[in-house]
Amino acid sequence: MLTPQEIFDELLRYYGKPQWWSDNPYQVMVEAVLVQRTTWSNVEKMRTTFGGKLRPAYIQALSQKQLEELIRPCGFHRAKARSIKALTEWFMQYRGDSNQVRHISLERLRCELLSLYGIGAETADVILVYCFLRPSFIVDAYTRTFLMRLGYLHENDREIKNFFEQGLDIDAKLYGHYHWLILEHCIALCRKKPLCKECPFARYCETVNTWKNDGIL
DNA sequence: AGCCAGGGTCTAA
DNA sequence: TTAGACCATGGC
Repeated sequence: MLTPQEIFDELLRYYGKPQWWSDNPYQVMVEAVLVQRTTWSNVEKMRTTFGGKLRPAYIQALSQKQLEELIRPCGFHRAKARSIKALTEWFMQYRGDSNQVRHISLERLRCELLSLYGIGAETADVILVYCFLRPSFIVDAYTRTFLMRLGYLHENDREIKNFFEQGLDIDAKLYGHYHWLILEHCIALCRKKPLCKECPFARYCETVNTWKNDGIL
């Protein structure tokens, strides 16, 4: 079995330097909500919808209904509008200044995010990593699929999170890049052609193939 | 046509 | 505490 660091090195060797979500923390916060259970292409439409206006003050000036209509193409618009509103109010407690937020401890920051409507573990970790450079490994559907294909068995997301955090340097940049590489890999190969010969993990998928034939997956 | 997409909340047992 | 219904829209 490969260690988390070895897996990362393979991904990095194969895909090259990963992208970063965005350097605009508030944009990441909003997009992290919009992308919930939705395709990225729907979220991208919002970049033209909002243009360069996506700032806390602009969102605060919109009514809930107005915001709902703007984000409708992303689905679950009522819940997401409420969530974006809550997130914006929270961020403005720190004057919309990510430098102020960085003074809060990781544990407390994560709790504050989780207390907001519509912010669960994954979205909280995305915000921690990409907005505030805090090392909290992101576990999403791709991460679960990816590990399963490699033959790792975990009971729940907490175990997966521990698996990565205990096998890597405590480094938010690393976590963010890792998450992005898994995403890139799953979109390119992991879901469609897990056993294709170019896949850097092809030989580790043989076990999974057996399970598939046995109807376990 | 019908299924799925990078989740989260609420409720019932 | 956990499983399952529910939330909404777009793309294939």
